[in-house]
Amino acid sequence: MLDQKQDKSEILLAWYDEHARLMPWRVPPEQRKLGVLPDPYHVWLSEVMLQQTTVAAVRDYFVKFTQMWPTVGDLAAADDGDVMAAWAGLGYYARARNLLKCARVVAYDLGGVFPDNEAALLKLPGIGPYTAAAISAIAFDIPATVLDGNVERVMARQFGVMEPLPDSKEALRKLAASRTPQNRAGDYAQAVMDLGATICTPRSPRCGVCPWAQGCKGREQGIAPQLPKKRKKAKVPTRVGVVYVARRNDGALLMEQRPDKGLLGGMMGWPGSEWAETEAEQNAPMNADWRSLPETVRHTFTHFHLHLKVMIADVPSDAAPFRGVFVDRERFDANALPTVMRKVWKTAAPALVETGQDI
DNA sequence: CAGTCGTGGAC
DNA sequence: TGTCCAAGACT
Repeated sequence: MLDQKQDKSEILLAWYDEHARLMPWRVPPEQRKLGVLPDPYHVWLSEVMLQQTTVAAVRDYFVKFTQMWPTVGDLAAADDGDVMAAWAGLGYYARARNLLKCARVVAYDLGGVFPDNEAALLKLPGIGPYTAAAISAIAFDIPATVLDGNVERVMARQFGVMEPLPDSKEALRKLAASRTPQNRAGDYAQAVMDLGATICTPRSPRCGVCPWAQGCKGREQGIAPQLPKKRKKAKVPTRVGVVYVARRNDGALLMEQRPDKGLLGGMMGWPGSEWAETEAEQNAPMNADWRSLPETVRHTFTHFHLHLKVMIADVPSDAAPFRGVFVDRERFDANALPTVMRKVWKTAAPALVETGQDI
């Protein structure tokens, strides 16, 4: 009789052959079986974009990036500001900075060739345990165990793991490794993640159509939807701040590039106060007749809610700000801003139009 | 190791 | 509306 591991992986691969989802960065299983592998640059780019981010959110960004920068060499040669602007809205901006660092290492130190093994990939900026395994398996068909949120959930249910995350992470990794086959490594990695994304979902898992329903402990015990267990997280505090939108006579807008490290690092934004849990200090970036807007901009980050008071002003053409730079109206692009800064613009722009001169 | 780091969609 | 969550990495 066939051993259990081969049985399980073959069942999942057969399911994947029928249900693989089409994605711009993916080579479908029928082509992979013929020996066609994806461009490692595409695999790397997509996997970095997919970190803590949904497929739906990534798709258009991936297409845009590969059109603007078709090779890792093109990306390495890009201006930092252009890359950050292209990434704007996707979130977790440290990923974009590490993306550029990694592209430059690969292009200038590695001859434009991505490493094919996990250990070498792990040394590159922005590539951690998951992404190293994913690139190794998907781009090169080298057996590697991917452990993302999907795989953790699938394994916790398959084996009935009751220990909560993150304590159970290493146990789940071993269980996942126990099912990783030696052949079709890339298809298997994508298959087990597709299974988690479409069948073994966080809520209301579709056990009735699951190719791995047979022998699933979570299903047998009727506790699949409750797995994996997780330690409770502290509830998020609310912070407050003030942002200042100054428009010059010629339409130029006062903006500021945020420091590389920290929240929204390296992104352009409106100057303003620190964001703290206590009332923010009023430190305007220049002397002007500031008017406060009645609406508060609300935005939620991973670990805090933010309420922003918006101040606006029309300022003369010879105005000298304490900090920030005036960006010409033709060069201003709200889409190059992180979402919270876009929300501020959406609130401030109509008020500026009402009272201002030409815009 | 526990905190930090975005955003939008689903329920 | 609030909560959870998504193909995690870095410090």
